[in-house]
Amino acid sequence: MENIIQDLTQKQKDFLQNLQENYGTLALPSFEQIKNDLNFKSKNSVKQYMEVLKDKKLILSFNNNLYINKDIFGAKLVASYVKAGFAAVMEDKIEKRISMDEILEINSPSTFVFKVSGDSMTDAGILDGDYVVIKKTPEARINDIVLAVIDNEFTLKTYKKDSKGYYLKPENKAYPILRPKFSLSIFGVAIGITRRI
Amino acid sequence: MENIIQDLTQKQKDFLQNLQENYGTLALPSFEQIKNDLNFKSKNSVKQYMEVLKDKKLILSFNNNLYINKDIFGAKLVASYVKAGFAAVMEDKIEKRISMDEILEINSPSTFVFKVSGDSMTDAGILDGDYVVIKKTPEARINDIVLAVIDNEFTLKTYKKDSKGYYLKPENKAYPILRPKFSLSIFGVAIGITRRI
DNA sequence: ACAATTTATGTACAAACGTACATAATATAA
DNA sequence: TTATATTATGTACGTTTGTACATAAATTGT
Repeated sequence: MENIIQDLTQKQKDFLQNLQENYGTLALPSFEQIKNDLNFKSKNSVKQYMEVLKDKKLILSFNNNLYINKDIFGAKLVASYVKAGFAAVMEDKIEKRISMDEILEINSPSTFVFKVSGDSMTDAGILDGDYVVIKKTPEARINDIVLAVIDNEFTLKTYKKDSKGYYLKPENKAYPILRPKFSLSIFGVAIGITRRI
Repeated sequence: MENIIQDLTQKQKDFLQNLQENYGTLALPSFEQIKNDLNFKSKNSVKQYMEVLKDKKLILSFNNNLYINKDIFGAKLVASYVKAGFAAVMEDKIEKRISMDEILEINSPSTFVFKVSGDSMTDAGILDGDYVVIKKTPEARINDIVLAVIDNEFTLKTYKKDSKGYYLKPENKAYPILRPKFSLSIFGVAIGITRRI
């Protein structure tokens, strides 16, 4: 993807960048409007650029609307094996663009997010203030991290079972395990976390 | 937002849901195409629904393209104080829809992501396999978690300084601190992490 | 059962759309 | 300098667009 952009002419690069700055990930407006926004005097100028960019798959069409190929956007996933090398080399090792919203299935109707308070899960790498992504489901497997309702109280813990039955385990030695007095149900299962530092 | 949807008629709700399922967050196609996709026989049916939904701000217009109001999409941030309550109550406590890509500034050109390997940062809640979001900048403050190049080798550590100079500190007691033999530079600063469980 | 409202269909039209074609201006290469 | 390719502008046209208006069918409330 990066290299496809390389062999554009400078004017084509500028054009593409202007599209990005003006319209981002939204659908592109009419050629007439692009003409005005990018200060051309004929919408055919726009058309000619579009032809090139469509050929190179930098502009894609959905539902008769044109979009900038979103692979151009987004954070660049650098190869995980980058443990040695030079900073200059790094940009060559870009694997692909990624979206955290996709990884965490944020746009699924069954996905809920809540903010963690407390340090009962720090040993699982879940800290106070983290966003926890929960997939709503009444079923969980043993050892899943779940958002559970235990005795009418919500809590995020690891789902466990022993001879005495199901219980919830904090991932922090300072906290005791929780056994339900009268009820334990699963709101959903943790499928990911996000932390803003 | 939720309540606005409540006082739609059932047919209007169905219509909106069909739009979501067919077009997601993309720009809506022409009324003619929607007519076909949703099996109407006149595009005026589509127009009449659109009028209502635009009035209620459930459909928005950008660049002469129509979009479903994205607040309808996305994960629902549940109030962080949800520590006690009933599952039924939970859906009422939805604060807003959020995007992890926005929180982590994924679409900024200076944002890089890489996958963590190793357990040298577990005490900071950064585990093997996590995605670390790095904002590329040559400057960092003491105690920032940084992606640094130390003696030509990339590593993710906490940026520290003492009387002997700058050094890198793993957040895991099992690892020793790293002092540069001949060079230490900052590739960028960690601004967030994402973990897929 | 009837009235009122909502939902659905049909037709007609001006404005906006993308495209084709012709041509001029500019930049690049030999 | 001259030839070639790229970039820019202009015009003309058939198609598609959203909208207005009229009307029919279905649903809802009383």
